[in-house]
Amino acid sequence: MDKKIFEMHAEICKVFTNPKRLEIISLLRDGEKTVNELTELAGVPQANVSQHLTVLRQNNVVTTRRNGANIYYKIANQKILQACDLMREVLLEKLSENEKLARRML
Amino acid sequence: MDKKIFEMHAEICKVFTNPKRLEIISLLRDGEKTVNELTELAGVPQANVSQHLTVLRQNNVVTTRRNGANIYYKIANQKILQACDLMREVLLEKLSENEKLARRML
DNA sequence: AGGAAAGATTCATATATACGAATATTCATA
DNA sequence: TATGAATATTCGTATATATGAATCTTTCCT
Repeated sequence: MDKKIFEMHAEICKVFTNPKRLEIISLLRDGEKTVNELTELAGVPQANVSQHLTVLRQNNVVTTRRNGANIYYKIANQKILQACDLMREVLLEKLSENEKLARRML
Repeated sequence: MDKKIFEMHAEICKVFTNPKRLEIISLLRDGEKTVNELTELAGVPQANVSQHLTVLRQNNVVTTRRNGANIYYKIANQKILQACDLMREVLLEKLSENEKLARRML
């Protein structure tokens, strides 16, 4: 049955339900970064960044490469970025509709 | 800050983290359907379908139209389907990779 | 070998989500 | 207006998730 596919699909989508993970994904958009860089850019405790990276890694959203003491993370598949972009477009469209609506209320 | 956008984005993505909701979305792919039709097609209790439809409605993923005692639901924005499709492609690619990997193990 | 930097893991707790069961609302029709 | 069909809501509970704090592992450098 398709049921199994829907379950897996839902599972993957859980990766994108955390604002910090989305920010990390966004930070990786133009290329790989170390955990440290991500930690500083996101302004989030290192352990927490690492926790989120673990989720991203386990779900094949990112891949890693070690260089000495550093570990570089990068987006595994460009389609993931495309999907994120589409969602964001939907979001922004909705926001601008709400804005119009609000303006009409005045 | 972008932080607010990431939060809203994460919020919207929560809609897609439930297999039954994904199935409902899939059932609405080729046009509007009543709650009853969705209930039968998905093989899920009516109240539960209704709960999921509420989530979809509140997040502007679907819109409704009343016709007598029936309420027709449909997808609000085609981009949502596109995003779902992209995610599913990513998923299927991953599956076929895992399959290859498994075959190599023999 | 020892220490420091980079990153990961574990655990406890607070919060969110899903679902069944029961109940309520809305509309059509007799 | 009473009844039934279609749909929605509420509530309790079980399960999942996020995060801080503490701890561990790996690697580099001297």
